Amino acid sequence: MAKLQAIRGMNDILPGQSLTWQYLESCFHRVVQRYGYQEIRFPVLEQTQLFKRSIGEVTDIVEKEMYSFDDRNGDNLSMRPEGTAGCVRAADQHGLLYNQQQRLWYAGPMFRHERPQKGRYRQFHQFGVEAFGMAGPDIDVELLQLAAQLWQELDIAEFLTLEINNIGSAADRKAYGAELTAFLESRKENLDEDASKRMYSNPMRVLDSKNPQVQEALEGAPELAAFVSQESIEHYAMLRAMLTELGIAFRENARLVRGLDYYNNCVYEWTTDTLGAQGAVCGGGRYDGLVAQLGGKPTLAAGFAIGVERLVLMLDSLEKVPAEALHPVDIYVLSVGKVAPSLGLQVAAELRQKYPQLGIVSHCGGGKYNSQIKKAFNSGASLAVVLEAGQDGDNAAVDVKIRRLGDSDESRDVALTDLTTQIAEFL
RNA sequence: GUGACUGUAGCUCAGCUGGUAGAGCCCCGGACUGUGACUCCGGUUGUCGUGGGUUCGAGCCCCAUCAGUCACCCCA
Repeated sequence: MAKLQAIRGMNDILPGQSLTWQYLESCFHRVVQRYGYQEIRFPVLEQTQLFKRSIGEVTDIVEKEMYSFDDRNGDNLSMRPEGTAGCVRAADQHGLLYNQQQRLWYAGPMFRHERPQKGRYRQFHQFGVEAFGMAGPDIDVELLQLAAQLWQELDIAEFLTLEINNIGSAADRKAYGAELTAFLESRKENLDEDASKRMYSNPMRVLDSKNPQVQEALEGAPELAAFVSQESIEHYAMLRAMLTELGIAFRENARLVRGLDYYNNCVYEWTTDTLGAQGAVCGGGRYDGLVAQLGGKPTLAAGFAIGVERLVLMLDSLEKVPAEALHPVDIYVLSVGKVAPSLGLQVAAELRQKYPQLGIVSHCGGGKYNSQIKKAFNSGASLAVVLEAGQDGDNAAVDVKIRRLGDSDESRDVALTDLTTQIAEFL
């Protein structure tokens, strides 16, 4: 029978990698906790409608990347392609948003049916942070400060660049879109099929066309900047000033347009050139219209999401995971000769009680000294405890040795009763 | 969704113009040593990604399919 394998683009995270993930997760937890953000958890499945109404009907994500299906009741459901929509739905459904401020975070798997490549997978993971009820730009800057802090803790700040842009309010973009549609209608005969369709559904996306003929037709098209409201301009100017005052470097990128429709005013991406084509590690911005769009009371909002796989790739290739985070075993207890069968387990238990923060493995399965000490080395432990006896079941006659592993061959004979205290000198 | 390249042992890979599948590492046992060494001896492992086709004969050629990698696109 043919072996079954994982679905394309969906990865197993094996023991060799999971330590890196844990390191990253603990770092993230530490930082959001220090900023006073609280965790929210929401389902992987939602009604398809939620994503259509938030992300936008004519975005790539909704048009061709969602895992959607009819469940047994005939409801059309989708696996979440991102976190913000579900977060907003959950927070609003439970009354967390009305007349309140919230600082929330989440983490978990997201699903998009794209062609996999480096840093892009069909099941991928995000850390997300969302803030509700604050006008900014102070909260926007706080979010960026939080991200910058995370890069510092991970020691990868020098490899990331913050790019920012102002895409104006929803009203600004609506006015601009109308103008752009009118302009495109005047050049109708020079547009390709794709552009002709989008000029009505989502005219701004025509600007991204790779077709040279379309690009030519865009000559002299109106520019978004001319439509951005004074209020939005001021918000953006303040944001830049605050970033400068806080020493958070950034680069303005007028072509930075996010692929999700709900963003407004300031949007940003942290990018790196260490990952190849998928250089965006973190992306976000304001989305003041989304809550109302989903049926809630108008609520100011901003947030970002981080791609965990991309961060893991960065940490690996830059070798930024501390060695101690990669060694789950500290002490390896082995028994040779005629040691009572339960002694190893008992000694390990005592060590665990005294040093609960350490990882302690008791060798199981027998074997000669050489094979056991070899397993001790291979476990990555820094110390081995060797129990050896010539006499059956006589614990008093057991020789106990603490042996430093790694490059050193330092060792010390100790009494069984002194082991847990003596070993402190080796830690 | 499009394109390019790639699929041979647990891992890394070799395998000539088509002629009965190999190496290293790892792992296990043993000798030696008696604190993972070295050396030596011995041992396990493959439907050559899958399914068709061409051929007397296919790991190698052809088609399809699945998967991986990278890029386009898009994004985290």
